Formats: sequence, structure tokens, C-alpha cells
Amino acid sequence: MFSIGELSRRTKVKVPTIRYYEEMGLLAEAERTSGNQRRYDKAGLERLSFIRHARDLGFSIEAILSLIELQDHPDRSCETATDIAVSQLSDVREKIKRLKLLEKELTRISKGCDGLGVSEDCYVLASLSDHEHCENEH
Amino acid sequence: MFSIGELSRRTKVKVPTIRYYEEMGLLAEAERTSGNQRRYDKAGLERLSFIRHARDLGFSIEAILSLIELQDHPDRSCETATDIAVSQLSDVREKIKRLKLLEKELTRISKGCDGLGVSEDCYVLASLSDHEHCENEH
DNA sequence: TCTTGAACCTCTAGTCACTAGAGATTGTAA
DNA sequence: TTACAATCTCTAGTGACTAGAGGTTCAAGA
Ligand SMILES: [Zn+2]
Ligand SMILES: [Zn+2]
Ligand SMILES: [Zn+2]
Ligand SMILES: [Zn+2]
Repeated sequence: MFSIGELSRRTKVKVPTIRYYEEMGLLAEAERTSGNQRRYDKAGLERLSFIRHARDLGFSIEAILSLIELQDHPDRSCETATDIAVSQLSDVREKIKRLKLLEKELTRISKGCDGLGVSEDCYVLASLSDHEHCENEH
Repeated sequence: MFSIGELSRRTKVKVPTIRYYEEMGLLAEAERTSGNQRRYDKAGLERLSFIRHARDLGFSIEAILSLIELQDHPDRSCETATDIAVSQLSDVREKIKRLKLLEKELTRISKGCDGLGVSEDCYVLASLSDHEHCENEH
């Protein structure tokens, strides 16, 4: 059994974040000492590692809630899990697509001005004023 | 002179968002009718278009505030503007880098399970439980 | 056993860029 | 004149935390 601080050190999840996950229902309510402090065991550590890893991969709290529910029922079909993963993947691909468009425009905009001129003649400001300068929709 | 709804239609910025921008100091306080409704002119339209375009390119409100300040002083050096654009570009590149790593892992994870099995044996859940399955840091 | 102080507790509020809703007032066209 | 869409202000909610206040508990050293 270890404290919330120890759990934090082992998982690299900050203490207030652990408490937040408990409040959100991702972590079961921890056991408490007589003085009301949380104590965790190996199961708590593993669950938090799962949550942390899923968050690192960009899954939402809501998605993780579904994944955990599934994990708690080993006999259920795992269809939901793949659905969630596939949808997360397509979210990520969408974001990449959009960011690449932005990258293109921002590269052009940044290159257009060396910062040595005056605001009035600045290509950065002109480009922001008028989307017509842009090569793509974004 | 046109109403906030008309401005909204022309810029595709929602009415409450326009009011929010005003509150944040991005838009000057609009003129009002005797009945206290906002009225805008061409200058207001152009400024809102600028803001909208900058937001579409991912600039923060704070950054846009600096850019607007610069735009209001045509004789100042535009160095800040390039700085902001360059920093925005590198933010975007960072994000793309990170998302590409996620894409790799999520592709592997998604492919690893057809959703026909049972939670206990699910590759998605196993992968989330253990970062050791991953090929990259993320 | 006592004392110190780091770690813990709960609760509230702040972050960013909006979005939603309540309840009241105004503008405009038939 | 009347109807009703549009506007007004104000408060609160979103997601996933983070920060801080003010108080309590744990564990180690004297
Ligand atoms: Zn410039
Ligand atoms: Zn553009
Ligand atoms: Zn599966
Ligand atoms: Zn991993």
C-alpha cells in the first residue's frame, strides 16, 4: 500500500490529476487511512498506468471510461474498443491534415517578411488581413 | 452601419463570439443605437475578418492582440509580427510531429484487433495497458 | 514521547476560446 | 399597432486539468 504521492512518482501523473481522475470515475475511490489519506495497491497503479497511457495517446476521458468498463468485463465483445481506437485514429489523421495546411500557409507567411520593415508594409499582417493570399482553405 | 447579426453572417463568426472578442479587447467597443444595440461599419468588418483569419490559422487571442496593436501603429517595426508567426509555425510543426507518432501507434493498435473477440484477449486493451508494446515514445 | 515539516486533505477558482440558456428589451415589416 | 425575430446582459458550462488557501496527518529524528 502506498500514498498518492508515491503513486504519482511511479506513474508521472500529478497528485491533483489523480484526485481529478477519481472524481471523474476513472479510478475507483481509494482506500483510506484512519486519518483519511488515500492508499493504493498494485491494482490502482495498473489502472492509473492504463489511464495515463490512453491519455498520452489522446483518448478522451469519456472514451477511457468506456474502455475501462470493457476491461472490467473480460467476457464481453471488444467491438467497442476497436471502434474507439479507430475513431481516435481518424481524429488524429484529421488533425494532421488540418495542421499541414496551416503549416504551408504559415511557412509562406513567415518567409514573406524578415521583420526589418515597418508594420504598414508587413507581409505577415497583410496575409492575415486577407485570406485571398492563401493557397489553401483551412 | 449594420447589426451584429449581419456582421456575423458576413464573417461567419457567431454572434456570441463577436461579443466575446469585444470583451477580450480584440474588437473596439461598437457604436450603439439609442436602444443599445451594436452597430458596425466597414472598419469593424475588416478587423473581425482579420481576427477570424488569424484564429483560423491557430493564433491565440493573446497573439492576435499583439498583432492588432502593431496594425494600429503603421510606423512601428514589424519584428514582433514575424516573431509571432515564426513561433506559431514552430508550434504547428511540434504538434504535427507529435500527432504523427500517435498516428503510428494508433494504426498498429487498430490493426491489431478486428473487434470480433472478447475483451480479455483484446489487443487494443492490452496495448493501452502497456506502453512496452509501443514503437515510439509519445 | 515530542516536535517538526513534508505530504496530505477539501474546496474554490482559474485556464482557453468559446457556447448555451434565461429573461428582458428593441427593431422592423406587415 | 402588433407580432416576433433579433438583440441585450448575465451566469454557467465545456475539457482536462492546474493553482492556491487553509487546515490536518504522517513519519522520522531528538
Ligand atoms: Zn513584417
Ligand atoms: Zn487563409
Ligand atoms: Zn479487441
Ligand atoms: Zn505507448
